[in-house]
Amino acid sequence: MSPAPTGTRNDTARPTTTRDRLLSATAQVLSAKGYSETRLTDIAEVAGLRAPAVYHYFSSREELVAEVMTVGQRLVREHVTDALAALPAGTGVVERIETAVEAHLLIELQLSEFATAVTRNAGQLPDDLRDRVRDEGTAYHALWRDLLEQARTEGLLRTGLDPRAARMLVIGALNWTAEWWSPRQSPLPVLVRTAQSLVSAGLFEP
Amino acid sequence: MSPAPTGTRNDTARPTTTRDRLLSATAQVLSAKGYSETRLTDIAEVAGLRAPAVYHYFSSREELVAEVMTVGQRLVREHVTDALAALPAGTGVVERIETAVEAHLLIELQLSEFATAVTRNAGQLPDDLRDRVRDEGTAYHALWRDLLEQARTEGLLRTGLDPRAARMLVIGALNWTAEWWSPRQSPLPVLVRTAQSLVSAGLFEP
DNA sequence: GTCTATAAGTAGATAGAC
DNA sequence: GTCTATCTACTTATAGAC
Repeated sequence: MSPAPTGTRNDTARPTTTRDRLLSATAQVLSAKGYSETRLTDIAEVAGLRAPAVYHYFSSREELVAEVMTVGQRLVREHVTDALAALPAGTGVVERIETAVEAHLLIELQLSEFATAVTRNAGQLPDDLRDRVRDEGTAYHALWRDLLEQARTEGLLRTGLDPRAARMLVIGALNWTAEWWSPRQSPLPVLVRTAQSLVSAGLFEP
Repeated sequence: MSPAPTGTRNDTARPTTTRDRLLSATAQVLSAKGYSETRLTDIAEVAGLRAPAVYHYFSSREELVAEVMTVGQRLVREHVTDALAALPAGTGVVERIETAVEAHLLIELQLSEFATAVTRNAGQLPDDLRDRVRDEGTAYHALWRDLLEQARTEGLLRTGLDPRAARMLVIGALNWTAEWWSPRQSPLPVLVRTAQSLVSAGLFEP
């Protein structure tokens, strides 16, 4: 497994090794064109190589895509986890969820092409690849499940919400932003505030 | 353009013509495997034919996929429009939006494989195909924009929400259900009620 | 209308030179 | 480590029989 990308969007900007450059190039092409249109030739070209050179670093196209997806999912989870950890001890669950919403949107839309690649392509992978990426995704969902469970325990969750459905609807709203958001139509802070407001009011008792 | 599919999931159940059977088969394969893994051979097999027979009805794979996507997007819009039209005159905007939420989820998850195909694959299409499907999608978003604009005009919309971002987050939450929902994990009515509750509380003043 | 046979094109992967 | 050249497999699409 490679060292984590730098964490500025541009994980593609100043890659050190050729291997990392290939991973970044793959994330970039996956984000822009989707799994079906992602050719090894395109990846190699973005990385400044010819296709056969890829095989010096990865045993197959599948290995390359799998690593990008795993890294991307891990980046999302780590970024959200770190943001929560940075909150003062005793921060309430409402603010914690708003922090998670912001962190998810930032990593997905601004900080990492790897994260975008995961969101846009996880559902399109062939079964074997999807299986290989699943564990990281499960861990991320567990993070949200814990947040909602905490809210429920404290009696803050609105009644009539199925916890699992509510969690998936919220994550879905956030993930779908990768399909439509562009900085030219609405600034990211506007989106973040709207998402925080929508999620808070939707989940919590007034 | 073919006659609309029957509107029970399955549009694939009792198709009359071979052409309709091909469209249904395409919707089914697209929903299950995604655009990248949808082969003409798979489609033909589901329809009970060999691949070359497809060319008797469609000039290319692209034509076939394009028609499925257009039909699917139209079905979603018509189903939601019809559900709204069936409400008594003077029904308030809150209930109208809850009706739209339910109609969207029903057509997408239960009534039409065509609708699922659109939601899961619209973002993965090559550019030329995406352009051809765009108009129907725009019309559907206009429907939601009008609903939210009506809420805003009546002073029901919570402050701090960007209308466009809020609309896309809501539609995104609904669309993403196609990626995760299965009837075995939570019954559809549970999902519908949770989504209605989340959206209503998220959008409207208490 | 649907088939078998096959052409034409493209993508992933390998061989071997440098 | 990266290249050119090539192989193999697969997919769309066409030709022509029935």
